[in-house]
Amino acid sequence: MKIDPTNPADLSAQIAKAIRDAIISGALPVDERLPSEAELADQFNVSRPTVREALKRLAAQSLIRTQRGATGGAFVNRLKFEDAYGQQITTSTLLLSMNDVSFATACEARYALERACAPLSAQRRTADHLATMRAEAHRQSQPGLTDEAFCASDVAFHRALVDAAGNPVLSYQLAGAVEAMQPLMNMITFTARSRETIIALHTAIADAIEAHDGANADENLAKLARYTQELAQDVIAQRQAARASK
Amino acid sequence: MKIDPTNPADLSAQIAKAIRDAIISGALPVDERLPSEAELADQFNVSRPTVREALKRLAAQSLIRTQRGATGGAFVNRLKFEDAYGQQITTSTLLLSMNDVSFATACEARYALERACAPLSAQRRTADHLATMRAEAHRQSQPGLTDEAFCASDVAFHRALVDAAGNPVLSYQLAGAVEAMQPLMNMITFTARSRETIIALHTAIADAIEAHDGANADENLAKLARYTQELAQDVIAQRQAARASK
DNA sequence: CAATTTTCATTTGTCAGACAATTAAACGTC
DNA sequence: GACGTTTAATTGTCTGACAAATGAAAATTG
Repeated sequence: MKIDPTNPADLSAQIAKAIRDAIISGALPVDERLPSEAELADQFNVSRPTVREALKRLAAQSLIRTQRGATGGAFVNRLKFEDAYGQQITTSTLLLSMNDVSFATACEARYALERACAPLSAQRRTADHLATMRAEAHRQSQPGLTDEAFCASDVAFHRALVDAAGNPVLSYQLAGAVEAMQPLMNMITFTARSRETIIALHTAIADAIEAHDGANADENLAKLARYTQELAQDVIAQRQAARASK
Repeated sequence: MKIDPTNPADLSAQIAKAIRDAIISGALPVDERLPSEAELADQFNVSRPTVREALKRLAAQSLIRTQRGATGGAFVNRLKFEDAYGQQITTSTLLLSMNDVSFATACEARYALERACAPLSAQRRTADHLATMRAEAHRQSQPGLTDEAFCASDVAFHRALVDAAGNPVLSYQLAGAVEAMQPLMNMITFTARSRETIIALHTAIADAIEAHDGANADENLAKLARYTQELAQDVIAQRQAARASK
């Protein structure tokens, strides 16, 4: 692990990169203790605050964890799927909001990925996953449910569908897509009319998954995708009309 | 933006969270300049090093950029897809290597996601994307190509396939899955025999994409997925046999 | 007056040294 | 041997300082 001492700027970034590379390459295995901040400062020939800034960068990516005390220090962290979810959701949310990604594009991506899971989910679903999907579909039909609660339930339904595929890598990838889209989805579920149709499709999907019928599940997901897109178009058209009349 | 002063530990994490939430909520728009480090230190009632550690955490996630000088400071960064790629690849790579994700699981996820793109790619592919796919398929058939170069070309081929869908959200999601799997894929492409079959399937996929035939592309992707899984199983079996004979 | 150079104030990047808080191990004491 | 005490190591934070970069204002020059 070496840094370029000729460039006295961004030292903490260079140090962070050196340690990150060592972790990715496997030179620093999981739960390995890094040298203390003072030792790192000596090794890299920088001050302790600079080392600390580098370590904080790595901590922000959940690559290390720190512990105080006599046997404390910085340890290479086993990156868990749950840790990665949060970052994935944050990043996806900001990507969508900062890059003028259209609802159509985001929606298309989401349903394309979700349909990729459908055959696997139909094949491998457990009673547990199915029960979750049923429970969420039932909750969605409760009158008086707020839009936020409906959307949260919608996310839970689709996550159960994805988790039923029994592939953590797929679950991780889709978590970002589904959760990041929730704010965008909020705007199209505010009428009782659209809720009815969505719930009907959710029920049809759950039926297909229960029957291990991947093709049927895929078909109903496609219908849901189409219906969602249409609703969004209507909402956008209405808003433009309202703006024009002002 | 408030922090909890009663807990004098993890101050930098609290400050980072406060600023991150403000960015995600939109309270701090893109290109907005944050207060100077000294001002932030005053506002949060902490020292400048603590503020700096918080800012470095945000910089590690590409949420802010910093600039020195009179009109410098920390600015809310527009998160670009290309910035997010790197983090996505790092995270995915570590998730796979640190969680004993089997080759089968990773491979299944990758091809499931890629097949989700196939219909869109067949429909929307430009001459450019097709040319890239053809060029990479041709490169793969060159004799004397190293394993690393073959795999790099393989990744380039599949990225072109995904990019042809014309959906940046899909491209972003898949970039992580495809690139993170490259180290795992490396081990199964070292025989001329397997290369031939892979190249034949790549060519078939390119043909299908050229003909706007999504179903055909999907079918050949499925074949490629199956063949890859079989190769991996053989390699693993051979290794176990070699270990047993020692 | 216009153009150029110089100066200067602001801000980040880095450093040195210090103290507080935490934690586990070493040490006594009963 | 069990239980409290001390101690050393380590991170978390603070203070104060200086260097480097950078744009704006001031001074200089044609």
